[in-house]
Amino acid sequence: MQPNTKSPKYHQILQTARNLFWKHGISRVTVDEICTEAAVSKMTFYRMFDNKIELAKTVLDHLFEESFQKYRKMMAQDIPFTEKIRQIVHLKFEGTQQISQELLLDIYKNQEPALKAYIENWKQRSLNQFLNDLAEAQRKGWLRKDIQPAFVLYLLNKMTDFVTDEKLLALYQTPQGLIMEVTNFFFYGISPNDANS
Amino acid sequence: MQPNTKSPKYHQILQTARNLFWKHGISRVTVDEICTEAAVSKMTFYRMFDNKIELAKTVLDHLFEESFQKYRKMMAQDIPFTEKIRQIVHLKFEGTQQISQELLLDIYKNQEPALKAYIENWKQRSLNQFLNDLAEAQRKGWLRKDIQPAFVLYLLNKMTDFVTDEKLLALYQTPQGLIMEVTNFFFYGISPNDANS
DNA sequence: TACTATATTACTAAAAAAGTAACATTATTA
DNA sequence: TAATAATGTTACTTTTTTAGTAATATAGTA
Repeated sequence: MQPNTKSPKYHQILQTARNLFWKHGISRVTVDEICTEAAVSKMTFYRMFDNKIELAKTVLDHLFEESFQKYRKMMAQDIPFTEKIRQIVHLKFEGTQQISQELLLDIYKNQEPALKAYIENWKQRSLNQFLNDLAEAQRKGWLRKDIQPAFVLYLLNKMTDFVTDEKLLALYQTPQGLIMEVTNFFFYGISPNDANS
Repeated sequence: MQPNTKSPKYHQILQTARNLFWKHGISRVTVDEICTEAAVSKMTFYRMFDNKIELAKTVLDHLFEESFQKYRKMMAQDIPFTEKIRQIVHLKFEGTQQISQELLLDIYKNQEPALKAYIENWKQRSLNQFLNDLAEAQRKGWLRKDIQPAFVLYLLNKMTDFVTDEKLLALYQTPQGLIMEVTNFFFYGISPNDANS
């Protein structure tokens, strides 16, 4: 099925579905609801998408593609590596990145193995991208040669979790303060350092 | 039906339902889901509540009762009337008050006239309370004698909407700034004033 | 032990959601 | 304008989900 992706109706549906899925996950949202909100008849829907799952895949595609682009663009900037990491942590804090918690939970809770596999696939892809970027950074001398990129990845994931921790946030005046602290720790550990470049 | 409100299960159900309703409204949430999350069997559920709607009423009861108490407590404080208004506006901004947008929307969208009437009822009650408080304040000379309490109420509702307006918020460094501005405007209009007590 | 609260299983009935066919309407464009 | 494509309407059928119940089992407790 390859509908006319230029049709305005097509975009209305995608946009509406995206909003609803974002808020409630996929299973709680009905095709009828999407159609009504998008001001589109059910027949139009079924002419453009096989079913809700296929629609969801398309929506996720867009979501992922977008955040992937964003990431690449960010990494391509001519700014210090530390700053890039700060931005990654910041994205995580904003919750801007990729996909809402609600949506992710729903996909994992409610079976639908197709979607799970789909997500895993994307995860793998962005993970590889990131690992490459890390290796590259290592080559350029931006991080210790004696640390494994995969370990860095693991650490970064943990760190980004810190940043959404309520209790931790409370210790700082602004989220930015915490983000800086985390980023600094990430780079320099807790040792007093002579040169922080 | 008057279940054993002391039973831990009863509270688990209420708590779980409250969270789920808050996030998704009532219609999107199923009894099964509530039971599973609350780690309670369906039979236990139906021994305690007639059905989802009755549960919802109980949840709303608690929600409203709480926010009503909060309001009364706030009004009972020995602080200037201006400060009380500021707090009301602030509550609105925080979204702490009463009931989530999601939940309210759901109740009004999906028929179920029982719930609508129920909400209207509560609205009426808190409205009356507020009108009384206003009349009282007027008697005490805290606001112009020549203004109608009902008009003040109408204004206040409009004002609290301002405070959640994105574009307006952007003009201020902090939400508090906007809240203060709105409150001040509420009390003093735009005229330059000699004494702002 | 007897009582109470709760869980389990396995249903049925009712409601909601998915999905489709046939035909009508509106736009678009050759 | 005639033809074509896109979309809407209605009115279904089928499938899936949810609600709700009955009967029986189990665990804790007075």
